[in-house]
Amino acid sequence: MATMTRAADTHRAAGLFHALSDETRLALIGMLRDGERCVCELQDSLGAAQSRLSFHLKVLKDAGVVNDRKEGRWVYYALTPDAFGELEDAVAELKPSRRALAVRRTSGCCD
Amino acid sequence: MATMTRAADTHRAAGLFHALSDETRLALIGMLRDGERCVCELQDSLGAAQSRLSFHLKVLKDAGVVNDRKEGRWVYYALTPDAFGELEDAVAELKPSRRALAVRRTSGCCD
DNA sequence: TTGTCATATCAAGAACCATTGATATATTGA
DNA sequence: TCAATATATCAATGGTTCTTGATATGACAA
Repeated sequence: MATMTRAADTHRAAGLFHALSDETRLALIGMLRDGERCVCELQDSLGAAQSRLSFHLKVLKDAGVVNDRKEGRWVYYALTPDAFGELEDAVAELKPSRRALAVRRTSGCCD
Repeated sequence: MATMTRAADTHRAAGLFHALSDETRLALIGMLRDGERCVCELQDSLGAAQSRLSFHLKVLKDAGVVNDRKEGRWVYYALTPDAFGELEDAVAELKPSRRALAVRRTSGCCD
């Protein structure tokens, strides 16, 4: 949806940033950069308890950052490309404006 | 510093994302996009308790996202442009690789 | 069918984070 | 000086998040 209230945008952005605010989750994303991996592979690479891995994958999935696919006994996780577009948009929305970079305010406030 | 271990990078990225993972802080950044503002202005715009505002400004400052400048009775906060460059880099490092976007793995794992 | 493996979920506790109200500090104007 | 204003910090509390170990579920192989 291309139209969203500012509040909804902010809410979504905070959710995305929260999903990325943990080192374990960033490590997982790194492992998925080149393509999908099954949980067992991630577990080997990460060396973390299974339930812990499962917890973080769920956080990423709930935030829409990854998606999963079941195949027989295994579940494969992959990055969801759209989320990264959203993320780039969110960052772009936060960046100082050209004006802010140029101007150095000198007038006082509150008077 | 241009050279950093992956772990340090990840740590820094998680810190930046954490600073941005709260709606109040995102709102503050929005208020600073066009240039610096004194705390009193931010307080009016935000309508939040003073200590709460101060708390969030500190989180942003500790993460390097904003900087402050004292002038007489007032303190002015502004976005720190460098942080947004770092943020863009961090996001770029997370994005699915070209390979990931092209390839659809079909082989199984763990066998 | 039974056992085993891959994964998810749950419950309890620890660690962390945000909010509030109270107090401290610094600056200025009277 | 004194009082008022702007801001920061602190302590207490409640809420959320993370970790761990235990248990559940579902798929497959023997």
